[in-house]
Amino acid sequence: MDIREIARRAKVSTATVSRVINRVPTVDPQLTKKVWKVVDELGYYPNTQARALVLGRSRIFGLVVSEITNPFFPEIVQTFENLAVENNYEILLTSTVHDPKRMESAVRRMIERRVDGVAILTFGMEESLIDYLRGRKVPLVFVDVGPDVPGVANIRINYLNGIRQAVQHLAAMRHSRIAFISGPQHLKSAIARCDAFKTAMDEIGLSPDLIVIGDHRMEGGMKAFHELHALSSPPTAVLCSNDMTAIGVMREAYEQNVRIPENLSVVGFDDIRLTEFTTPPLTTVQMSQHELAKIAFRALLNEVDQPQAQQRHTYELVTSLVLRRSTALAAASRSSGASIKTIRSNTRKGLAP
Amino acid sequence: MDIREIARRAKVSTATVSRVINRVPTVDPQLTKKVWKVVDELGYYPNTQARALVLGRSRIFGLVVSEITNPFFPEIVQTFENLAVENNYEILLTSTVHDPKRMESAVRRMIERRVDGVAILTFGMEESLIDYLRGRKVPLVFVDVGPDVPGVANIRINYLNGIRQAVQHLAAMRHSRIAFISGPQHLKSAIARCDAFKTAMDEIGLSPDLIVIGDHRMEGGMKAFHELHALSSPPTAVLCSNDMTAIGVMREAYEQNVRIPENLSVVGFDDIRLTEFTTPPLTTVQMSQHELAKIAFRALLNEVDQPQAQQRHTYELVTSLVLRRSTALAAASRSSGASIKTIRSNTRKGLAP
DNA sequence: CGCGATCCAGCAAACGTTTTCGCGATTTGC
DNA sequence: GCAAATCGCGAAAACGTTTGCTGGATCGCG
Repeated sequence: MDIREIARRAKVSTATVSRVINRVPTVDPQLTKKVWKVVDELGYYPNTQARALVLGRSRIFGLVVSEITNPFFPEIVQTFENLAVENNYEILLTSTVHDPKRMESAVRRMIERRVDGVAILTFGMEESLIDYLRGRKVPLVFVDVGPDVPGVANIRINYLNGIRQAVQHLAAMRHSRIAFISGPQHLKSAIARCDAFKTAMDEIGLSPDLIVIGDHRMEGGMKAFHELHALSSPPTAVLCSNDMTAIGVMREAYEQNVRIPENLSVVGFDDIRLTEFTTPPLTTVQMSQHELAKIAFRALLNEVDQPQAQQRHTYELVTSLVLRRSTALAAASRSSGASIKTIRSNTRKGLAP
Repeated sequence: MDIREIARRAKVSTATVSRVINRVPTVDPQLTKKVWKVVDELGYYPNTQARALVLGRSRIFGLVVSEITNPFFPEIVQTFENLAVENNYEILLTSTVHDPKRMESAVRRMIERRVDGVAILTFGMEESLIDYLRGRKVPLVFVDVGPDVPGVANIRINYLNGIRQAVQHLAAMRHSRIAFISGPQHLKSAIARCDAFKTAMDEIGLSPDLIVIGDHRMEGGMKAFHELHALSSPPTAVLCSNDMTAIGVMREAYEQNVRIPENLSVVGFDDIRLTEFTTPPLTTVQMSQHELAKIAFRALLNEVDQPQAQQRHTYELVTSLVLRRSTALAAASRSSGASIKTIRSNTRKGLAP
């Protein structure tokens, strides 16, 4: 069933049907009504591919993430999809699973499908692919790693803000031996977080020497804390490069009978959903996935709607500390009579079935 | 840049270019080479929409889930996407967020995009929409709720198998007061789980009278356990309709100073990733998301490849218990001298950064 | 009442492919 | 060595839309 069938039955031309469907106002109300009637009767839906072919726009955005099962991403995908629905866009989802080959094929497929834009929300990126994509003139949005050229938007993450808050929060709780568990050194984002930690510590006159390298996974957190705990004078607080690391720390602390937050304060980074379900709930630096997705989508939309406009191509996402229950006054201070104080924030809504 | 441009530069017809690209073997190797050369030089990619238009097949599958942020789904999406990539399909993702309106628009959009098939992996479904979709002759796959007609595949979940294992595991650990926390009563899947529990209890001569209704979210689990704990003779083991509920139970138990597994055994259902990161790791009935996605994809592929074939349209997914560390011998038994025994299973690989 | 302006519906071209069909050239068979 | 069969390429017709252009009808105005 196509537009011609409708035209035939409504006794008008296909041009008129097309105009009716696209709500062109200049068509006779009489005809409009007749056409709609037939359309509804037959349950006709326009063929988007044919439409895209002539329009040159597909109303599809590509969304590339690292790994859907990584707890950082579902919220991003959900928000992105919500916005897509609102704006009558479709979304083509792919994950790279950290495989450059896969990334390449993902990009190729997106181009073949003639997407109107691609949001590359993965951390870590092949330089070659960036160039490649740019040659294609597809609007792009990156986080942290994009080049500064027209048609490419960049979301810069302000890591320092949240990490500074975390460090100062810990310092205020009388912690002076604050450790940092970093992420894989090949990730720009991990390095940026580590740098932010150093800066924040320097700012308040503490030396950032307790740094150990993890892998952004639970195992790395466990191993790292194992090392730290074996030190002659172990840290009283640990700041982690991401939440999974922090969860590893908590797990290992549990095994070692170190109580959180009484004997150890732990702070994560990212604020994934999971952090609300740990015991105790994890204090963490929030890098709002919701905001990130929103910014990315808006950027793409801008790029598509006014491709020529001389707009700003760089956006910023600020991080900030959210307090839950994994931090408290340092043990030394508490033994000198101070009362334990844990600050609790309101929790977000829970997960549905 | 289109196929004609290539044809022009290679001094052949568009037909030949098309044949080369689609690897039709009857074309002269000489020409083939020449065409490929031009294609590579120009970085030409065929326009999938034009292709889909004439082929009548889009090589796109729709995937409808309830909510991407629900921990049950990311693994499904990931597996589905992996299979899509392997088979040269693209996937259009939508979530219904439990809104029938949204579900309807999702379906409409999929049809407009002329998807080759839709996997509806949501729990709970509008009857009206099923009929609607069937009228469209799009291959479909459902879980649990689909009608038994050609072109529609159904994945039936065998809830009883896993739940029976769980009940018998608990009984073997000397638990006799085993409670069940059910899910929302409007979900077919929740009711099926509850029924399975009753059956399994009956089978071993225990009466399934400790049943309280939750909401498949952490809050519901907390509330339900609160009730159960206040009973004059509270249960020593709790089986939950899903993992989030179990996590709620563990959280509330923690608040109430009930130790797991020493004073209370807890079993979940689903086996979402999260269960490995709780303390202690949760024993749960696995309903493999990986398998589910795999079956769904295969079913769709079958339907598309041999639409006329008289194949079976119903598939089965079996559930089974996976032991972790949230269950142990009942307290009464332990006080009579038996040693505490916790069984630990191997854990899956952790989450990447 | 006549003429130009205005309006609106339809014709047909275009979008970028695939594929049928026909045709000339080459190979095969006797 | 010639007819017949085979082979490989190209012309052109689809696929289902949108839209610029055209022309007939209606309208307004003098």
